[in-house]
Amino acid sequence: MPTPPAKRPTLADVARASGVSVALASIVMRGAEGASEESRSRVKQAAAELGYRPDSRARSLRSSRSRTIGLALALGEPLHAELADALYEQADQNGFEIILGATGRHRDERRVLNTLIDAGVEAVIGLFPELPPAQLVHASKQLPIISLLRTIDGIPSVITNEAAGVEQAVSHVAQLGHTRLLHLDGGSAIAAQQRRDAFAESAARANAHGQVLPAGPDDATAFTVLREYLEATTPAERATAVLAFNDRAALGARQAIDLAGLHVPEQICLVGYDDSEFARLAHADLTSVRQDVAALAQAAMHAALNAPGASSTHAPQLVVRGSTARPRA
Amino acid sequence: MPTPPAKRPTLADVARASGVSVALASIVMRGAEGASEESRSRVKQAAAELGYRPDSRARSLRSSRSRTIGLALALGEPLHAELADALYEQADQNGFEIILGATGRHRDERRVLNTLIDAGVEAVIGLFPELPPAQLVHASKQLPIISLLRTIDGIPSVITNEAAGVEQAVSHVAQLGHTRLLHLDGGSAIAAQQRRDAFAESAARANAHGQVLPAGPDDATAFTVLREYLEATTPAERATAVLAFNDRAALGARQAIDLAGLHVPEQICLVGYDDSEFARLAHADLTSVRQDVAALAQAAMHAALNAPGASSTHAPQLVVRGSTARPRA
DNA sequence: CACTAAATCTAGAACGTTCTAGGAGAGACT
DNA sequence: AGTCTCTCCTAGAACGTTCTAGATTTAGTG
Repeated sequence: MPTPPAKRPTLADVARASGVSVALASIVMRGAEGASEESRSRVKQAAAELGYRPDSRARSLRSSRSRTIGLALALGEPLHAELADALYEQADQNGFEIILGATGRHRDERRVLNTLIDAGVEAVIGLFPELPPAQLVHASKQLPIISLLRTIDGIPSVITNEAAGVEQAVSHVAQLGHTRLLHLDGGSAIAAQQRRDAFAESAARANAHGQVLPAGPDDATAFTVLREYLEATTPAERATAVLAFNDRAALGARQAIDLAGLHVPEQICLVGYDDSEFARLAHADLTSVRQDVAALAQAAMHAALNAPGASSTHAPQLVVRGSTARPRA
Repeated sequence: MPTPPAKRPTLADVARASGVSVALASIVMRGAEGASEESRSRVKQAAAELGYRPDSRARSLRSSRSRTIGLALALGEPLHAELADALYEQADQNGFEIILGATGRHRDERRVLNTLIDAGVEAVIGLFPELPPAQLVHASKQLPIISLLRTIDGIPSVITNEAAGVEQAVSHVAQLGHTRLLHLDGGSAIAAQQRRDAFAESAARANAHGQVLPAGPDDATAFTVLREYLEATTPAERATAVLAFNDRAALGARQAIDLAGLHVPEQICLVGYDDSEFARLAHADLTSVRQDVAALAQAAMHAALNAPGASSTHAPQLVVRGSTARPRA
């Protein structure tokens, strides 16, 4: 069966059916003041009967109030999914809709940003790992743009206090008695630089020896890098605690550790980052740094809707699980 | 700094700057015929200088050709992410944009569908696990709706041949010599019913004993259910091959197997479904049934754009990895 | 009852595009 | 010259809303 496109009812249809003007029907539909109770109920009933739903294109074209905000994220990132879920909840409370754009292999970030803007959103909340800041600053002259998880000069940014997160992780393992620490970094990923710097500082502060191994945000790179490290070092010189850039990388690291015949956490312990589903998953039971998703979402939505220009930083919280313990005597 | 919204350039601005009418500028911008080469380049240059981008709301309002299609999916599902990526590629080739709507804890599927429709998409491709068919059928009177991975009467559906996938998995382990098979099913998840039925048939056909254990599409349920099974059975009566509903569930199953002190694949072997990133992840090395993402995406896009009403079924492919082997003698 | 204030309603322009219908010029052919 | 057929261009309506400004009704007051 070919699809015969049935025309959807318009505001004019509703007005005609309820015997009022289009303007009044509009007033009723958007809940503005200036209509009597009687016409209100008449119009609403007609709308319900016809199955009328306002056309958000026309609405936003005319009023520049689409009550829609755009969210750019990477699919397949558990943390992004969590944030999106929390943002949906926030949007609900404010009577807003959310439209998503996915960055990924086949869609560069600028394009995603433009698609969202062209679709008529009132603001964009973006998880843009790589988009040049200049582009965001430029776009922010047209509408509010909030950068989530990444600090961008000139753009309100809602981020986690990376230094605090790394510090919690480092001091946790240091207090357990570990003195040789390894950080598998995130390469050029978002926040990788801050975590790298924070790691060096925190290790020094804890009187531990901290080494950074260049890696990346994925499990494959972490696996390869750590395997080489384990092959190239003797047990005596080896680090006894590994801080991965994120949970995914931690799983890759875990694979390398298992392959080398070492036991977690007795011989080497492992800390992830993000406390995503990976951390709780099979085998892993990862100690991980949890970002405050709810607070991040709330702050981002608030910045997008009410307080343009309000950056904020949110404290993470270390979640201790089974992948960290005292070093074996 | 509050954000001073700078007005974005309109087609009228472009027309004025290049000394032609709005209508002609429109012709040039959308690449229609009826403009001389000279004015074409003049308009294009003016547009570039002003940084003009067409307003897709106005465009789609007027022409009902927004060149945008809506995609509804669940965030955090690796398979959905893969499909989205492939669909983006398809959309690119057809000069279409994609906007996403996420179903999830805080956003029911009907709402997502409506948001996409109201945003003016020309068609919707939907991964709707639970939406009542009637709603989709109703919406499909307004615009083409394609159901992906789920058969829905009255709606063109692009799906995987579940029976074939399960058959490949079952006959693989049967040929390895396993005769007691267990299926951790997907509960009420999409395609769960088909896989359940196919499992029973395939097991019978292979002269194997097939038992179905009610579970769900997540790793936690699979873990719990399998742990109880392993505790309640003796090694002699136990199944030696487990087919999980998907890779995520397989990881949960894996956790239960490890906890019971059993070895994969020597003592018990494990097959996943979807061949998602989970299957390749740390520890897992899962044999899994790969859905043909590229073909599914292409068929869905084709159905959405060109051939309303064209359902299709696509063959999956078993990917053999390290989690399956001959039973120990 | 006249006059004003408030409440309720409506006509019509506007948002930024596309599309229809037609006009102006330039050759080409009787 | 006239007529035809092209190609190139443009005016203005239309899409479905919101919004401004004013019209009409109702209620309130002396």
